[in-house]
Amino acid sequence: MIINIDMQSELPIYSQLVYQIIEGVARGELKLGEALPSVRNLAADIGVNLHTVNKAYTLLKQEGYIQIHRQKGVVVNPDGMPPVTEDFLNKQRQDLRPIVAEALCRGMSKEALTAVLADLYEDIKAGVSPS
Amino acid sequence: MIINIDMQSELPIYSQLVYQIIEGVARGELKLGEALPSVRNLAADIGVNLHTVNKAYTLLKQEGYIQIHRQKGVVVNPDGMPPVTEDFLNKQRQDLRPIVAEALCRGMSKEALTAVLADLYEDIKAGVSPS
DNA sequence: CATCTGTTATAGTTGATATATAACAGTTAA
DNA sequence: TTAACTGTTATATATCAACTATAACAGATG
Repeated sequence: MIINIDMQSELPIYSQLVYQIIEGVARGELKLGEALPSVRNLAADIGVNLHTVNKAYTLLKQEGYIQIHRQKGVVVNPDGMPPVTEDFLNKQRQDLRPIVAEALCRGMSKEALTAVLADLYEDIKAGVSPS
Repeated sequence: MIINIDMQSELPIYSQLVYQIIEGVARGELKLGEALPSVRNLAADIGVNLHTVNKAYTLLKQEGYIQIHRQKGVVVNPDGMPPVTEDFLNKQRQDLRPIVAEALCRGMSKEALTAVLADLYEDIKAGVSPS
């Protein structure tokens, strides 16, 4: 899987890693149980420190996306992805809130906004890369 | 309008200010042309430094949400809110992308996700506060 | 035994965030 | 005119997150 880090982004590198790995699973590019590069290899590949990759992996593990075996390395959770919990939905609403407020403020209709979301959903599912 | 700052949040204070003012306009609590508190007054009210408020106001001005007159103070843009531009839609998709990927990853259906968004849209429009 | 895992520890740099204080130019009202 | 208010700018400082560099450890693999 190809990881693409934007060093000029305001998003931390470890966050970009977390999102891209999640998106890799979302579009089926990464399959359940599939091995991920070791912290040192991935760090060398994208030209960052091993701790930065380790932080991303640790976060992904905490949320249940991956498993970390001291011997085998890192794999996408073979037991499946974490479920849609109440906490997840609350966090999701919290993340969506400013985006919705901004759209509402600029006069975007509910239909236009949900259409953008639905398009994005299909795009990611179909493996369309970010523009 | 009531501003509520969470000092424990990972979001910078100035970002919280920006979002809450935008949301105030979105739910009609702040009307076009309405005056906002001076940087010093708002800073004193919420117990932060005047520069923090000034940073929020400067960002809101850059995006066209407010106008700043050296004499009259700060007002919600009386000429209306900024339009839905191509740049805005691109940024919107960029912001939505990780949220959609996470939902997709956890097996949330497109209908469930758009329903959350639609509910949120109506909530904000109706003036429901964040949980 | 050498090499690969993840993990932990320590130390340092950088940049964003936020504060404190002060001053300036312009407007408004007493 | 004077006093009190606007936004604006400047300087200095403190704090914290993000990131890097380096090193070492325990365990598994070949």
